[in-house]
Amino acid sequence: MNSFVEKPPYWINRAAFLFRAELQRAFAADGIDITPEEWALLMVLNERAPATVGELAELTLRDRTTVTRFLDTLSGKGLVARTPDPNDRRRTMITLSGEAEQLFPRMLGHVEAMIGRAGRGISRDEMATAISVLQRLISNLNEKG
Amino acid sequence: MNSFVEKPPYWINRAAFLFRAELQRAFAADGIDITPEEWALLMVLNERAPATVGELAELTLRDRTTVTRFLDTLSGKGLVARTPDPNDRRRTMITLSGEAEQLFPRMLGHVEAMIGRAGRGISRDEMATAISVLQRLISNLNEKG
DNA sequence: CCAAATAGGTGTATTATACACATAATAGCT
DNA sequence: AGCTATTATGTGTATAATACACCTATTTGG
Repeated sequence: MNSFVEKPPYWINRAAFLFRAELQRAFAADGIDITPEEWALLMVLNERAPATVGELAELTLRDRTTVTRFLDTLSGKGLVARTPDPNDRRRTMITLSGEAEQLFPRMLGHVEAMIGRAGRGISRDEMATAISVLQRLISNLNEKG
Repeated sequence: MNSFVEKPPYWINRAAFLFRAELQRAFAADGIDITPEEWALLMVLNERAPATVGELAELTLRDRTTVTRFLDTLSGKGLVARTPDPNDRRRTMITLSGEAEQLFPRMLGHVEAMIGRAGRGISRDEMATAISVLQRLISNLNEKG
């Protein structure tokens, strides 16, 4: 009980780090020039596009300017498009390019394979409990005070 | 089942990010000039010191040179000491300074508070299951192949 | 005794990140 | 209508984490 390595943040961190490293490795091995963080943004876009920069920032928990920088590189790679919103010209609608949509199944394949490999020997129930615990940790941390 | 936000890496990442941010905030608010990654290294040292750079690298999953850089800054902050091993002068034994040991309870207090806050409404059993799942994910990811 | 292995460190580069500030556009009050 | 406050995005700049390629010192094993 005294040891830090018995506490949740330690294991959460470690798992996050390994998932990230594994994804990086898999993408690189397949010649996919996309970082795990870029992937996370593409994922969100895949489910929410068209979205504004601010929305993406909120969804990914990053600063708006951080998202702007990612969009710069992703746009440089031809994976996202910025279209000014005609109804509110301050806003920029972000969408996935056709190229990105084509690349998607390939990336998702690596991710699914990784999850499958990681999940060996873990029952559906256990996994469900783990995810539910993570969700509650997150929501507790997000509460003010 | 199609949505990425139903999959473990998403929640693990998010939880890791929030824990990190929360720790950072708590330390900063208390005038503790230590980053979450530095904290992770100090934690490992607290349980394993004296340790070599290579051992620390293995324990934290980082490259040896990355650990070297952390040791540079931590040593600059007066928190760790490097002592050459007299039995093998290639090796450097890393230890926590008295200052670090003094600082420890204060840091741990913040961490414990954070964990307590995050864990509200989560039973002992659920948490144990979650940690066990994380451990198995980690060990599966670490296996070759 | 020397070649191979091991431990650590430097040089350099990349990526993720955000704060302070700048600019443009809309919204809202009088 | 006209001006101020707010909102959306982007730039300048700085910092932290990270690792690869390479270097040096030391030990080890035939």
